[in-house]
Amino acid sequence: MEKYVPVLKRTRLFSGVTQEEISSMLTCLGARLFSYKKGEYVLRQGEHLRDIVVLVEGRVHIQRDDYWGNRSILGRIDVGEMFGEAYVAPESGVLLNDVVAVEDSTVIMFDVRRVITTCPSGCRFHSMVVQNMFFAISEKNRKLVQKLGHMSRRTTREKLISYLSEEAERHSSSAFTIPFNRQQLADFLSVDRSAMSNELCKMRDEGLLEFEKNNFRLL
Amino acid sequence: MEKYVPVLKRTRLFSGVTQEEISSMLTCLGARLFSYKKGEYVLRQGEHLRDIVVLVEGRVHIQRDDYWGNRSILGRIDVGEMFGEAYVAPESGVLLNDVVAVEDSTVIMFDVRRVITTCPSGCRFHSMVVQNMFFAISEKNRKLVQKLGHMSRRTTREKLISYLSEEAERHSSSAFTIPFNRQQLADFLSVDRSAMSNELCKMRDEGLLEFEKNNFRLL
DNA sequence: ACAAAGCGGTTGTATTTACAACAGAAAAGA
DNA sequence: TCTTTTCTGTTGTAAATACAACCGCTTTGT
Repeated sequence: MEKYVPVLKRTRLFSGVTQEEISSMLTCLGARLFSYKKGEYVLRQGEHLRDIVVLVEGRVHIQRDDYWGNRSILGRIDVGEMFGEAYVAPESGVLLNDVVAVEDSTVIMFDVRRVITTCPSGCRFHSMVVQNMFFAISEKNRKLVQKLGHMSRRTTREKLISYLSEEAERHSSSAFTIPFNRQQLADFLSVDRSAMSNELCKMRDEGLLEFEKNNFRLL
Repeated sequence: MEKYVPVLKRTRLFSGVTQEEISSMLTCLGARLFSYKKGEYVLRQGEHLRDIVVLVEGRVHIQRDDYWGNRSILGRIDVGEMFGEAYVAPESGVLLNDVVAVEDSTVIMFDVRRVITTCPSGCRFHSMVVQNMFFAISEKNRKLVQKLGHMSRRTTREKLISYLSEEAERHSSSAFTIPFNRQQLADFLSVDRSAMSNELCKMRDEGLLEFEKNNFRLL
């Protein structure tokens, strides 16, 4: 677990905390390490979760397959980001989504109750972690709203423009690489893959953008 | 402001805190009272927000009008619920949505920094408020994901079923009243009003549900 | 009481999407 | 290297949607 302390230091959750301090907090926070192969489920719909999970290696998707087999990708988690924070409340019930490794991945799970409750003894920087946790969870909140903004667009084209514009802004560049292949992007925007592929090519032909594989450039 | 202490007591934020304790915390938390007439803006897109806002009277909508005039209702806030918690982080930037009173409404604003930082002197129950805040913000998170679930449905009918099913479950009854008129419901689900109205009537004719005004019953 | 505004339902048409099926290119695996 | 699988783009058709326009009813405000 010590191996990943440098990764943890760069996360939002441990922002402003030194590696030594993180090391000494691991036990206090009930940290446990788990690894998953590509395609494996980290968490499953219906399970109970009593942990905050930080991804320290790989990439996972938060997704859900409905009754008819339609897959929705609700979000992607990159190294250093966390998930499960929506279930910190005792009465929050079971997980509504699956979490799946899209690459070989490693996570560290922290006991929720130990994270949000400052312990009386030691752990001088625990209160900073509590505050970081606030900021992280509220940032996640804004991201969800942003995604709702994409989803509330009526047409596939509008959804694409909404999403790609955000990515361009996030990268501070009109050229960027997206972390999805076509099927995943379609699942993320909740549209049909072939229809989206079609629309993408139309937009390219109209001179709105260029792309090659996952590399895009808005014009 | 004292007038609303009983209302605050029943909110998620002050769960487990007595009225006397709330009264004594108001100053500590930098509470301020504001009232709005139906239709007035509580907050506007582009503004900076440094407060947690609790609705103590009326009802407000979190919404956004895009470049073309399409309105999206991202969420509704009822008495006792809070909003603005997505902007607690110092670097969270400006508001991305409008907050509009859909009835005459009254809110109490609390200084963010004072809420999430326990003060060294007095305020014995402040730490409980911090924990409540965690639970509330994480619950909001789940709600957003739930809404994403509705939005990710492909057709108007599926969106309606997804939304109405959730409402039925929330009310623990197949009969319930929704807090939207037709136009608002359409804005909430990001579909065309007339198309939705049409679909709703089709579903009624097929015997899937009954409705009269805002009262629905699933069959 | 009356006029004006808002609400809910209906219809027709042009547009857009979902779905299925297929083909070539690229990637993965044996 | 060869085979298999995955990925991406393309096309055609049936289905669903957006949009505009209209009507009757209810609510609001004067």
